[in-house]
Amino acid sequence: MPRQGASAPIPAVGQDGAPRSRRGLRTRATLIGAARTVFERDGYLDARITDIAKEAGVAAGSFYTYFDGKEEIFAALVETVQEDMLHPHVRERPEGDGAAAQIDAANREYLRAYKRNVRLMALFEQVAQIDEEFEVLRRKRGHAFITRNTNLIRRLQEEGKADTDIDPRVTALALSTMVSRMAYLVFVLGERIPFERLLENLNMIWVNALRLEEP
Amino acid sequence: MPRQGASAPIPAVGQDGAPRSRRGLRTRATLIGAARTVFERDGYLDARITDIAKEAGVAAGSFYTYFDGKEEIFAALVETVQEDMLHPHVRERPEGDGAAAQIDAANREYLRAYKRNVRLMALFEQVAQIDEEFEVLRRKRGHAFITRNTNLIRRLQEEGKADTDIDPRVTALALSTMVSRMAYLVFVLGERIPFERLLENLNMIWVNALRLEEP
Amino acid sequence: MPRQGASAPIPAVGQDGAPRSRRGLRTRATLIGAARTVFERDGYLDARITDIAKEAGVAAGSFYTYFDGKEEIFAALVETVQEDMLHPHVRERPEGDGAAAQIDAANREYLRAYKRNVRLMALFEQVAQIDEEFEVLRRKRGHAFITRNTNLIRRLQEEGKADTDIDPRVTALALSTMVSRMAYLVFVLGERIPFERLLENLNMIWVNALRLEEP
Amino acid sequence: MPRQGASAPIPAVGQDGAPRSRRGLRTRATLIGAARTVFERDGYLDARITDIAKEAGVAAGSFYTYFDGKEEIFAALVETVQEDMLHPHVRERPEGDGAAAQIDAANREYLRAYKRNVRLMALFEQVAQIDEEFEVLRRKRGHAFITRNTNLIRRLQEEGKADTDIDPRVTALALSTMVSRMAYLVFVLGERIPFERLLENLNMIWVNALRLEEP
DNA sequence: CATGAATGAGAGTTCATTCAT
DNA sequence: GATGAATGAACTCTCATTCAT
Repeated sequence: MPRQGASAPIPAVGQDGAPRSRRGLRTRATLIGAARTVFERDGYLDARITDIAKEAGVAAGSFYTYFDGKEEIFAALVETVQEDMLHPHVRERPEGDGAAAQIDAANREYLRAYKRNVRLMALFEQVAQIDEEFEVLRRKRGHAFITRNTNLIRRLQEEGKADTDIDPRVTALALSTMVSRMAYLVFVLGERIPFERLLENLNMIWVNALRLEEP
Repeated sequence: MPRQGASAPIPAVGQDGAPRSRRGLRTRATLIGAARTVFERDGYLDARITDIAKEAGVAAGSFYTYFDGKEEIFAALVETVQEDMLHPHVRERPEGDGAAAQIDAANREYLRAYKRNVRLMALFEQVAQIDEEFEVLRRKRGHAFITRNTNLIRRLQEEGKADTDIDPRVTALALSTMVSRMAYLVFVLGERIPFERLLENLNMIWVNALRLEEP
Repeated sequence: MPRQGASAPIPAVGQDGAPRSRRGLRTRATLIGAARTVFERDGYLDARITDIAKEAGVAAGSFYTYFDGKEEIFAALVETVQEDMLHPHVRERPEGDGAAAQIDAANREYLRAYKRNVRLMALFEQVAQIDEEFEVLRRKRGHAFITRNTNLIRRLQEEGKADTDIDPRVTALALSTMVSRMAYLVFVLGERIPFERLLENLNMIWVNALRLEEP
Repeated sequence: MPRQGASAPIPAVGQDGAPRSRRGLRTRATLIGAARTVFERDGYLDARITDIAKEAGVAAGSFYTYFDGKEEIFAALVETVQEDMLHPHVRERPEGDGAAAQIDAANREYLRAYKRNVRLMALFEQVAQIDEEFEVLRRKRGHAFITRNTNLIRRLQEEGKADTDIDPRVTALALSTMVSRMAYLVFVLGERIPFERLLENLNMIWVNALRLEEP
């Protein structure tokens, strides 16, 4: 579903709505796939529209039938992958389990998802740094995660399991930021820490930071 | 033999070493200053050599008397600022004080220094993301900091003040990363957390994470 | 992996192969024609890409749709002219005629072709001197000619018409070189020798050098 | 002895006359030596004034105290080497010997001198091709040689030793050109012909071309 | 819808030459 | 005379974007 009611003054054809024909739909999808390949390979900055078109096997001009430029196709790419990245597969959150188990589950899923999509995550980090618009997007996405964690802390405090001296929002932000940045360090930049060791340490920091009562 | 293939890349004047005259020294410094202004104003990507030269009040060509391009002058800029950033002014670290006080001092200094140089720090983050060479540089600089913190944790463990179950290196890395990234979030991206609140929360996470014995 | 080092040199469109459309074909040809005009007028060194494009009536950038630079378009120019220069119109070589007649025919054709394309030949000489790549090319082309002459001499020796003390290869090379260089002296540098006198003298040197039996 | 009464409108200081001081004389000579090194190494086109100055160990600006530019210093360089190149060491020409011996002596000396100064000769060829002024110079120098050979042929004809059907001037020019160009092919371009074989063949062509009576 | 040639503004660089010190 | 920093005119080349076919 393309974005609607965007702010662009005179939306290009491709922005206007979905392509009408089946062929158009296919071309658009092909372009997004090609964009992912090229972006992951060359980085956002070095990726040329020309190359994306070439990778997709269409003429350079055809690109503009569907997108207005690099930003637009990148946004479209983000959209197609968001599902997997935004909602990590934490469906079966062990509600009944202890707090530590919940934290482990959340961190484990986050790290796994990150690792599964390293190239993409690296790309997102890069683009967020380069294009303000995507920085905003990234933070919005992140805040869903933060809010969830803030609420988790609040609940634990209410249940008397976590230290009530703690500021739930700031702490949730700091600890989440820590996890996310460590994922970047390890999976993208190659800091040599084995997955399980990393996870254990992050979990322990969370548990200790919240001063969870040991059972 | 008539002519040779392209002759060996002849190192530009600016590569060889420092300028020979006082005037040259001054111009070089002026250029670095101008570069800082332009970089901070336009960002690394949009900064044009031309603008740096103009800002410095020299001819475009003069830039190349001292630097080979954007990367080079940026590297030079980093070097001139390193002093302030690399050695935070924590010389008078209260050795005798408790661990919590030491942590507070370190974090406070880090955050202060970061805040003092926000624009520059934002710039560094950006360039590290764009140019691999600077990512490497950044990590090298960072590791000095990490090592110091790793040793701090080890010492506290030996003194029986910190939990010995903790992995000093990974924990130091995670906690330091957290502080540094929070500084970025708050000072660069504008996440609204007052300085003291931020500091307190980070300190508390450190203290708790290490399970420091409360006196 | 975030970004990669400078991506592999992506072959320019013009390198890949011929233009895909008829229009492109025409433009490419126009550019080569313009290049010839400009090269012949300004010499290889002073010819600017800009001028070639202007002469062709296309935008400067369009040049790069077809060629990577001066060298490339010059190579293309050489190719289009080779036909005329490489195979002098001596098809109807009088096989049955005497050796002297054959030599005369060959030299006459060579000199004629040279004269017909003086400007171009001058250009080739110049470029061969400037760009090693073309020197190699020139020699390759020349060797076809030399080989033919070497074989001619061998045949004459076998038929008992030419002195067998003669080294066919070196002699063919020396005499061919002489003809070619004299053409340069006379037609390009303007050494004042009438065509027929030049031809007669060169012929006589060939005939004498091979000690051809006079019938 | 610098050139006098040249046509330059406002001769630079260095062109005006010889440097006054001993130091100036030395610097000038050093520059010419450096120019030779750089020209031979990089070719005329790629040689930069800057590099010549650097090679000479003087400041870039000092170059202009003595020369007006590349052409000027090249001219000066030519002048300093002319002696060796212009008058090959054919002093002891065997006057009494037979014509064949004289030809051998002349060719041998020419080839030897050429080989001794390959780099320089290659340079001269290149510059003659690039700069019209030097082409003129080269031809002037060459004509001395041609004239001598023309006279040699005339003498032999008068003595009844050489064929009188031959045009002395054109033949002398053609044969001399042949020798000179073969030297270029073999010594500069690396055509693989051993010195003695080359010489013998050239001699034989001369002898046959003139139809010298065998003794 | 697709094609791909054409456009053209603009950045980076080089280096011969000048000139204040 | 010597120095070497400063100058600035040229030129090359790139690539997003348009548009006629």
